[in-house]
Amino acid sequence: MMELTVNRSTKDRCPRCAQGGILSDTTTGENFCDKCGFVLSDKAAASGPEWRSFSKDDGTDRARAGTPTSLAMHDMGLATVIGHTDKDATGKPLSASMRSTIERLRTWDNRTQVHEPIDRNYRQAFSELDRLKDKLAVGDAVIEKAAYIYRKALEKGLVRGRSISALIASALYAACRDTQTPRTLKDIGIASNVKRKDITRCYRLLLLELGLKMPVVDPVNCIARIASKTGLSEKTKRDATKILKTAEESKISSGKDPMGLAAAALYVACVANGENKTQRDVAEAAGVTEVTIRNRYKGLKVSLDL
DNA sequence: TAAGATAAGAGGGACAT
DNA sequence: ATGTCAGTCTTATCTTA
Repeated sequence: MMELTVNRSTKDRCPRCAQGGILSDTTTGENFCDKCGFVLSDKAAASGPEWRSFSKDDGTDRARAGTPTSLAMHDMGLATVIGHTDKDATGKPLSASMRSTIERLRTWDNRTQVHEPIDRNYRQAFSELDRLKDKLAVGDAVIEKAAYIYRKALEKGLVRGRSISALIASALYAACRDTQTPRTLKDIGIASNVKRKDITRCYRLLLLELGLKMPVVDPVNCIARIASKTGLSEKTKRDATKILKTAEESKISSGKDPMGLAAAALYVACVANGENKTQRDVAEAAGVTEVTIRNRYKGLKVSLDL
């Protein structure tokens, strides 16, 4: 059963078609338009105050709370920095000699924070991760997970000889798998500009070296994603879910690409409900080919006695 | 124009050597 | 470690309704 919570509290209109309201899908964490299926990035909702609130000109805005600590920051958001106020704890100006001392400390404080190779690596990786987050519209939990995996990988020295972008992309893919967030290798490949082959190689390496255990992705989770991309009705979605359930029971689903399976089920449900979607439409939304849909379709027909 | 069929090719898992 | 095999998916092309 696909839960769909309607997010009526925000009166947001879809930025693309300006007609639909914004719904959020609790299984994938995606926000999308109920009319045209446009998927929004969750950037706006997640952006908090700046993570370092020390401003250059004055030190009076103590009201800022800052963000919680995050693994997806090179120093986990915990860095202590020396402020720029040149005042002591009681607010009195510093003496000239003390000021130059502090100035020198500040310089070194900066250098140790930014210029250590490990930190540089993290910075680069996590800025890449942030980019991917926007492109793929995944939730914060997935990003945290990906960052965690990446840190583990770096500790084990797995980055040597591999590109950071490939590593971070596969860490993100692993995080998606782990959190049951349906994103395909293809999605991540496109977003990260890393070849699918490289991602899979790194991904397997991560599983091997870190001893990760990944749950098999449930095709049911894929349905919501494809359906929202193609703008299908709730009923079709429910029917497709039912079809998948029976297909699983007749064990034709094992070893098959879950996206292809979900796409085929949706296609069957489309035909049954008289929704005018071609195989191509569904295939494109699912990121598989029409041939794959046809093949799964054949298997589905057997299990449903059509 | 959509749907079905067929063939060639790639990549990876299982298994044996 | 390396090679082979069965099975899956993709791409491309042709046919059918």
